[in-house]
Amino acid sequence: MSSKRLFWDIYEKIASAIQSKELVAGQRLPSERELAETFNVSRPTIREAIIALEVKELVEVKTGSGVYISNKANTLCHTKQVNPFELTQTRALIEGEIAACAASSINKTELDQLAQTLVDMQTNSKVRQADREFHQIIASATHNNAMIQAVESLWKLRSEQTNNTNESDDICINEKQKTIEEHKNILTALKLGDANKSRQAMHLHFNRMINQLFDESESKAFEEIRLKHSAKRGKYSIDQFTNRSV
Amino acid sequence: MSSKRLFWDIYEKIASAIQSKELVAGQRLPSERELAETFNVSRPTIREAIIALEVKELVEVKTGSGVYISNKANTLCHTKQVNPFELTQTRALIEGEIAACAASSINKTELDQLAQTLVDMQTNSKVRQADREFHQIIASATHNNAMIQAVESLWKLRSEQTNNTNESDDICINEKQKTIEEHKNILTALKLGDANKSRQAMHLHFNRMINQLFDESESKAFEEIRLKHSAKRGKYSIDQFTNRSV
DNA sequence: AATAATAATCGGTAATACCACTTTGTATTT
DNA sequence: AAATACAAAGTGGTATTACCGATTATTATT
Repeated sequence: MSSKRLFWDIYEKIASAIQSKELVAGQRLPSERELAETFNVSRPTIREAIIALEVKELVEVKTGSGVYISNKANTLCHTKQVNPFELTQTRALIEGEIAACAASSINKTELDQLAQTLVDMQTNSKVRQADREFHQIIASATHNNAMIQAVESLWKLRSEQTNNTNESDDICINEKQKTIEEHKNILTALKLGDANKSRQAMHLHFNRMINQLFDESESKAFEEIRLKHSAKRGKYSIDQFTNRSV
Repeated sequence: MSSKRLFWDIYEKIASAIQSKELVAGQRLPSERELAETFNVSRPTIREAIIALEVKELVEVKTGSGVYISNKANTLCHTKQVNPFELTQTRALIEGEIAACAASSINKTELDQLAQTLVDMQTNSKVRQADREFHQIIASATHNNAMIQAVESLWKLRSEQTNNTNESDDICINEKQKTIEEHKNILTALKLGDANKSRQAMHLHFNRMINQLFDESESKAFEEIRLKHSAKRGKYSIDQFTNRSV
């Protein structure tokens, strides 16, 4: 089945041409009629591809004039790869601060919701979803929409990177008990309204995940990869951010 | 001039219908031919609108069957408003951690680039751009793509919110000297490789901006708005996050 | 009642025509 | 010769029609 629609092919060809700098910002695309002939498709198909490009903000359409490469096309195409270590470290720092912030603004309803996610996780139904909800509820508890968005964008980043979804997802599921215990510690700190303890508990949670990522890599990967990762272990440690004086 | 293309109208009507829960996830849209008749446009126009919806991942198209509301449509539509205070507080916490992280990984090239932005700012050419570059260079200095993305997503969030671009942009420009001085302090701390001082300097930078946002609001707005914001001043303070013990 | 053949419906693509707008080149005017 | 006005060509915007393949619902068959 599948059979992607034709315009996606055209879309990808033009998009990759932009990405590879064959088409520069500000440059005008050939007319729809020319493109139709070039790709051996009809004009409506070309139009659909252009609309897809426009929605993705890679091009700008000017009536009567033509289609032009957007000036932000380069930055948008430039969605760099993010490895699991980078992502986890970033989540640690950001969600650590969010936990500290939430400690003083979380209410009883949200505390109850957090407790519920622990139950959900224990009963083995949708472990992954319960994990995600836990972190999102804490973000919501800051009552700051920008922080909520920040957490969501990191989660989105995770799902966009196909290479790390499996790895880090496995960690949550395989080490369910550890995850639950750490979540419980975070919840306890939040209940106390203690910003520092909340941050610390959150850091411990992610720190364990990072170390586990290394361990899994080491046990699975070849020797050379193991060495490479071991060298990086220091780089991605977050210990230095957890304990600090004024 | 202008005259947005027709399909954007259709797109917005359907998108808002999804947002307002008139259309639920999994539900099937009327056929393209029906929609064309309903909206009094041609089928190609409907198709273009649907493609825009598909690119935005609000719907999924299944050949021979129909167009269905995506299950993640609700979360995607749910781009809440973010006020300047929320955004600035969030940037403070995240970029504070990023500065602390960058302190140990920044190299000479990046330090030079930061110094250059200070010069650019002083010479009055593109103050806003120099400000943005300053913060992005620091993010890059972490050498962590996830952190770079996080900062960029916050900047994107800022430009999406039409209401706060003016306000916070003005602050950067009107108080150029203060901004430059604070940037200089951050740069100094980074040069020393001192994570805590870097974080602290970054927090001071944003803290001043938050207070200034309040002052501007107070001087401009009506009395009732002033009272409302004064009540929030405590909520958005980041003092509690700057100074902390283990 | 279960299954297979069939008809209706849906999206996918193509071809064509006409409109409004922009651009550009030419011709007119100064 | 330069500036302006205008006309023609080109471009995207929209509509119409047609036909195809895939899916779904219906019907006929077993």
